[in-house]
Amino acid sequence: MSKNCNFIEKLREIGLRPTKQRVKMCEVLFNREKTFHFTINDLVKMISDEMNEKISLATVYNTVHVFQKKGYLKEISINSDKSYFDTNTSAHHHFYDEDTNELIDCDESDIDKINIRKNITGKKINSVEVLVKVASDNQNQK
Amino acid sequence: MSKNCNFIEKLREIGLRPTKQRVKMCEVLFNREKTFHFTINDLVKMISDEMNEKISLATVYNTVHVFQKKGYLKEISINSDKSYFDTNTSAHHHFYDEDTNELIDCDESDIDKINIRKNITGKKINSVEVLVKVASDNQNQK
DNA sequence: ATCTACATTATAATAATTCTAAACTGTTGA
DNA sequence: TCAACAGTTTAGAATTATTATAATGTAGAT
Ligand SMILES: [Mn+2]
Ligand SMILES: [Mn+2]
Ligand SMILES: [Zn+2]
Ligand SMILES: [Zn+2]
Repeated sequence: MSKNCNFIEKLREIGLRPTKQRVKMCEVLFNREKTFHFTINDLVKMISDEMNEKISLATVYNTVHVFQKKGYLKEISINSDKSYFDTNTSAHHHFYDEDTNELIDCDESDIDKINIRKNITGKKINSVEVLVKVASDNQNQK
Repeated sequence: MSKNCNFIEKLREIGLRPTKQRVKMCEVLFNREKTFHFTINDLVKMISDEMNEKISLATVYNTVHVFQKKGYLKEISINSDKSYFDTNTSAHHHFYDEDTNELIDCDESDIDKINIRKNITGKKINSVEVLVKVASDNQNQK
C-alpha cells in the first residue's frame, strides 16, 4: 500500500470498508518515508498518539490480520512473547538485537540469495527467512 | 548430551543434582538415535507416557530452560503461539510445515553456508537461522 | 540421623491473543 | 431519503503459554 494516497479509495479497491479506524491505521502504517517493524502494542501507542479518540485493541488485532492476509503487512518469525510485523512486505532478512528486541532490515547486498536444494514432496516453499541474532559485544560478561 | 549414558553422572558433571525428574527428562530427550523437535507440551506427554508418576509442568519448564542455558537444547525461532526446542544443538536450519506445524531439519547440503556481509557496531552475531516455510502444494485453493 | 541448599510442586499471576455478543455504521436499493 | 442489512467496532471475558510464588520435599554433606 503506497504512501501519500487516498486510503479511502485504496481500502475500497481491496474490498474493505473505509472506516475511520482503518483509514487512521493506514495513515500510521503506510503514509511515511520508510518501512518499519512493530508489535501490536507499538502500533496501539502510535495510533493513540495521533488520534484523540480511542481505538479498541480488538480492532487493531483484527485489522492488522486483515492487512496481513491482503498482503500489506508481513509477520516476522521470531520467537518472542509477542508478534512482530513489518510494513516492508518484500522478501528480505533481519537482524534481531537481543539486547533491545529491535529488528533491523538486511538489504540484498548483506546476504546472498538463499538457494534451497531440498524439496519436500507435495509441499511448496512459501517463504525463506534468515534471522541473524546479535547482542552486545562486551567482554564483561558477568 | 550423548545418548546411552549414565545421566546421573552427566548431570553431576555439569553441576546439576541428578533428581529423578531430571534423569527421566534426560532419558526422554537424549537417550535416542535421532535428535528431534518438541514443544513443552509434547515433552510433558512423552514423559507422562514413560513414567507412571506425574511430573510438574513447572519442573519441565524449569529444566528445559536449564538444559538450554547449559547448551543441551536449542530454541528455534518460529513465531507460533508456543516455543519449539531442538535436541540437535548444532547450527542448522529448518523447514516449517505450516499445515502440520512440524519442524524438519535441513542438513548442510540443503542450504549453502550463509555469508553475512553487514556488521552492526558493538554487536556480535550469536546465531544465523534460516526458516523455510512450506505448505501443501494443492492447486485447489478455495 | 540431621542439616541445608537446592528442587519440585500446586497454584496463582501475567500477558498476548482470540472470542463473544451487543452496539454501531457504511452502503444499498426501495 | 431512509430503512434494512451486512460488515465493523467495541468492551470485556475467555483462552493459553509462560512465569512467579511459596510451601514442601529431598540429595548430598557432615
Ligand atoms: Mn511465547
Ligand atoms: Mn504469538
Ligand atoms: Zn523488515
Ligand atoms: Zn533441528
